[in-house]
Amino acid sequence: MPEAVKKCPECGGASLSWNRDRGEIICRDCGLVIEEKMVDFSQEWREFDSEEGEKRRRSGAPMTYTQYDQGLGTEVGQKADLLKLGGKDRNKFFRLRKWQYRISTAIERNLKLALAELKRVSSYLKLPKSVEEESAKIYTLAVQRGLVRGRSMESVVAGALYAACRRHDVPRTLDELSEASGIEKKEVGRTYRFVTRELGITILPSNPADYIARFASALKLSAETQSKSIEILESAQKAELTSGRGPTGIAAAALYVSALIHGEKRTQREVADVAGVTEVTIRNRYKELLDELDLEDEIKKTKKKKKR
DNA sequence: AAGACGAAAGTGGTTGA
DNA sequence: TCAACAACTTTCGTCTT
Repeated sequence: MPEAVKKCPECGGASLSWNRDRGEIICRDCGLVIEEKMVDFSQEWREFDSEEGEKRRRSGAPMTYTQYDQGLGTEVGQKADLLKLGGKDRNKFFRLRKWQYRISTAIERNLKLALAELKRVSSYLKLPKSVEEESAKIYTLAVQRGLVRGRSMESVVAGALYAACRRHDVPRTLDELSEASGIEKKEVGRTYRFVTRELGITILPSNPADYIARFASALKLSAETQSKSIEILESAQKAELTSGRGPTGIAAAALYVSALIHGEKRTQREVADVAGVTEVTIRNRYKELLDELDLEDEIKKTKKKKKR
């Protein structure tokens, strides 16, 4: 990642992720795209009048899944156009409008509603645009396969968003999604599993390290503490402490320990709250970490330092 | 008094017969 | 479809700072 950018100018968050393929730097906290290095938006021609511009323009509106018709649909006629038309054309106008109406099937109407909801939840969680796109795509597929039937639209939206988050390594916890969407946590998880299974979407188990940045900034911990906790996570992974455990619990415990080591103590309660797990879970993971890795010495060191 | 710790019982999901 | 099972939670009592 280029050195120049360290913090998000929008929200001050320090967790920036650099997407090489797109040449973008994105803030994981608020989704702000900070730099788009490789993309050149300038036009390479000048327009002298609108007609000339029309001819030279090679691309249409961007295609996007966050519009119910992928942004490619056409609207037949506005009211304002009516005034310009004479009798024959007027009939034609109504005929076309009728068709347009019929074409918008139940699926499209559903999508229109659902995507509005999706955008709402996504912006509430400050998710990057790329995740929003992905989840819209997932939802669209789900509707086409009739997976929404028998489930509430909102819960499928939440499930799709959760899946998209996971695929883009910007994990949000089920709790956060549940809070943002107003759907019960259980339900979000259930539709998430259902949708991904039915659509054959493979999701890698989420990496605890992905949560560190967000938790750390929520707890106002230093960058050193953050990188230390990632080190701890790595050695924990080698000691096979991570498999089968909830990634949030592990991330929380690693963060808790490294905060102790750096003398930035947070209570188990505080860490537990931001990570969405209980103190007990943190304690269990914490104990395992101490058993396997010899971190006790490091903690003692900082304790002595403090007394001086 | 607050935080840390640990035991015990309960919950929801996965797995394998 | 059901029971066994692991991970995690809730609750509560005790110890430590």
